[in-house]
Amino acid sequence: MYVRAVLARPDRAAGEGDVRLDGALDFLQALWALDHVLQSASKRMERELGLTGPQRLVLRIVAANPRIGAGPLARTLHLHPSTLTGVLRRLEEQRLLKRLDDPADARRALFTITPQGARLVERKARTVESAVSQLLRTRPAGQIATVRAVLADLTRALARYTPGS
Amino acid sequence: MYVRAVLARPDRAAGEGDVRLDGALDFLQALWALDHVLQSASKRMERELGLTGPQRLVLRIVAANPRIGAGPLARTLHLHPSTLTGVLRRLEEQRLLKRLDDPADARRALFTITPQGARLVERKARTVESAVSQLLRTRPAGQIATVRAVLADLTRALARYTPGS
DNA sequence: CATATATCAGAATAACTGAAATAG
DNA sequence: CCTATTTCAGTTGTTCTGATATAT
Repeated sequence: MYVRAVLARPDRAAGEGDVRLDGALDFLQALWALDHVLQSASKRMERELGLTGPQRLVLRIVAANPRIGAGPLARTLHLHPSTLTGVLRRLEEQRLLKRLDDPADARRALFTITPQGARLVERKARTVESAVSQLLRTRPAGQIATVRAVLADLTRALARYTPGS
Repeated sequence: MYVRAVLARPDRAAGEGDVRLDGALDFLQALWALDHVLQSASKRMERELGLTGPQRLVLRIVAANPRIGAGPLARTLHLHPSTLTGVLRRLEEQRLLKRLDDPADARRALFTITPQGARLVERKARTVESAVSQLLRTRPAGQIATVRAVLADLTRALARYTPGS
């Protein structure tokens, strides 16, 4: 790939102990590229389905966990509670989620999916999900497991540098 | 992981041909989690180094390719030219990049890194890059290559659904 | 005149920080 | 009174679309 060639050109003399740097940079570029297409696909999905990737994921989790609270949801997604507020507000405005009161603790907000939300989440054509699903079928399970594990490691490693954790 | 357990609960009856859906969803959640920590780490880096992840990557590419044009840069990163405009403006405002005129074609804008930019890009402590670099060292090269390949496949697959391509 | 290059205008989500409101 | 939960206010970067200047 072009990017690989670009990044492989040394921008300074090779020093001691940084031989693998080019590999790391190449990997890094691949990560940002994936990040970028994820966000672009999310934006496209928003235009076509009226729902971004993160919003869709929240919807799925709520669908699978009726009456889940905002707190547990934030922790599940490793989001700052104030970030989730906006996401939930947008989903509520679109009548995809419904907010309930927790009878046991009035501070808490509970959420369930609406019929419209459920309908939307059932649609799988041309979603990020469908692309992932297709790809997974082209690779042996062992490889997928490896990728999954490395991704998780990387996420954990970066999470240590991150505010939310 | 908690998320895995959450997503594994079927939210509808298992139908024909979608047995692997839970796996795809789990994988998808891992992808979004990685996306999220990448952005969070990018935001933290912005506070600490005054530079986001994409900005840093642009800086590195310019460092390795003096007098690169905005167009080739955009194509390398698969960004819309108008997206890059903002990134370049911010880097220029911080005096990390310098804009040059192309003597051969006055429409083109060429960029080189400044000494300050070069200095900043040399700093590797607590960057996303350093985390990746460290992780790569803990895994056999074969695994890394597999991950790299799957990531590239996935990026390509999603790019087909994306505006910029 | 048509094409290529790049910027500008406008709009949206996501993400944070820090503060505030409410309830336990 | 202190803590927990959630929202609100304010800010920023990234990203797109569509339009616009400018040069080839």
